[in-house]
Amino acid sequence: MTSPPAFRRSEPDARRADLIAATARVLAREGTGGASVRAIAVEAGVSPGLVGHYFAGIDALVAATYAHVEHTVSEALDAAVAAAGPDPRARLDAFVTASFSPPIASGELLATWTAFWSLVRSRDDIARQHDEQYAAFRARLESLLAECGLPAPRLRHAAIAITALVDGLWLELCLSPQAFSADEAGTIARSVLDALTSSGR
Amino acid sequence: MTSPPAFRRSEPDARRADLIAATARVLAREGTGGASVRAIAVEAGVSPGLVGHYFAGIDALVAATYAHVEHTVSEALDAAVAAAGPDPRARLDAFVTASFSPPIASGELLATWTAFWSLVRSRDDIARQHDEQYAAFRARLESLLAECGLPAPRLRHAAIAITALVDGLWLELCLSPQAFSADEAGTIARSVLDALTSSGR
DNA sequence: ATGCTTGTTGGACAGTCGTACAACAACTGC
DNA sequence: GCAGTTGTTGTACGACTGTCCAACAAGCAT
Repeated sequence: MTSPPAFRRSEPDARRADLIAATARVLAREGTGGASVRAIAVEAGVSPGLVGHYFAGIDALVAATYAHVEHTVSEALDAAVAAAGPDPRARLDAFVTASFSPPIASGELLATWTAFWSLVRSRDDIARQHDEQYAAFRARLESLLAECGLPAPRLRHAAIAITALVDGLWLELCLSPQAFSADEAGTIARSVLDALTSSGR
Repeated sequence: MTSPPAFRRSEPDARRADLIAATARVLAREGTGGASVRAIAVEAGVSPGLVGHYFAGIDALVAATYAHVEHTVSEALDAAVAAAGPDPRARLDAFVTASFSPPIASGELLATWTAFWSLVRSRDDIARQHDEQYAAFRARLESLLAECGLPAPRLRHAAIAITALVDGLWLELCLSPQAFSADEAGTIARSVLDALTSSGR
């Protein structure tokens, strides 16, 4: 008489990914305050103790979740750019437009971001992670702007400006969706893009 | 033999202000996670139970602190605009420049903002507070833009754009101060301002 | 001086938190 | 089939959380 297995073993990477996905779901559903080790373990269908086996602590798990979500966002942006075809300006437009569409612009992602931001000031390693991911984001934007013929000396400031603009619009879109629509956000961003890519100095 | 008073009574408004100031200090020093009722009470030199006497809960205290900090920021911006003199464009420049200078652009304020943002999605009353304060911010910017001669139909989108840009720059300036300087942020914001106020459509 | 109002105290309360760890069992290689 | 490895469990632990409330005392009115 053999009873069914009480649990399944997973490959370390798969289990780690499960825990990260569960954390993202809990953050989306319960918000920053509800993302406890126990809640995440329940969400992942796993014992609470397992979290400590894969991550140094809850902060590390949140940081890993942020990295994963950031990666997902990156891929969505890359896909949008690739789908836009070869025209440089169309690619740039696709990049900013995608930032205001699902799955990127969703209130559910916001909790992951705020949870991560809360850790930046108190933990050096997480501050470094933020710096790297943000620099990568700006670098990708710089190359898109360069394709559009923006002169090299202006690339840095233009990329910082567009990044800030997109972030600010995205944030407000998540915080109060009724203030303006995703379409408006896209229109606004593209008009600033027009102004930056056409005007001199 | 009379012993000195064990505590002083305060006017309700003064005590409330004390608690809010203490909350702001704790948020700045310890971050979002360290802002507990007890930590705030110790910071204010007061018994933990008193917090419940003045605020419905810790969330209400955080919301009140955000409102207060926002008010301080508002006054700093108004002062900068007033000091800029009568020229409309100089006033607009002063507005954005002040956003990247102390006391507004300081990493210490960030924790107050993230703590508040964390509550927006889960609490309707706090979401409403955010909407109102954000709308007020945009309205002030709209009037500054109108003074600069921006045609009325473009006011709304321009104000949203500048608000988002300033917010994005401010946020990144607080999160990783070494990515770019406050001066650069000002330069960037003013150049976008140039582009928006000069170019057509 | 006495009483009254009420701001204030300090601790009790029931939870929840993150972490650590011994025991267990699923899988791998034999 | 058996042993060894290790992913996994469940719980215990101490510290902390927010909220509540009876007792106290500061200051005002009388």
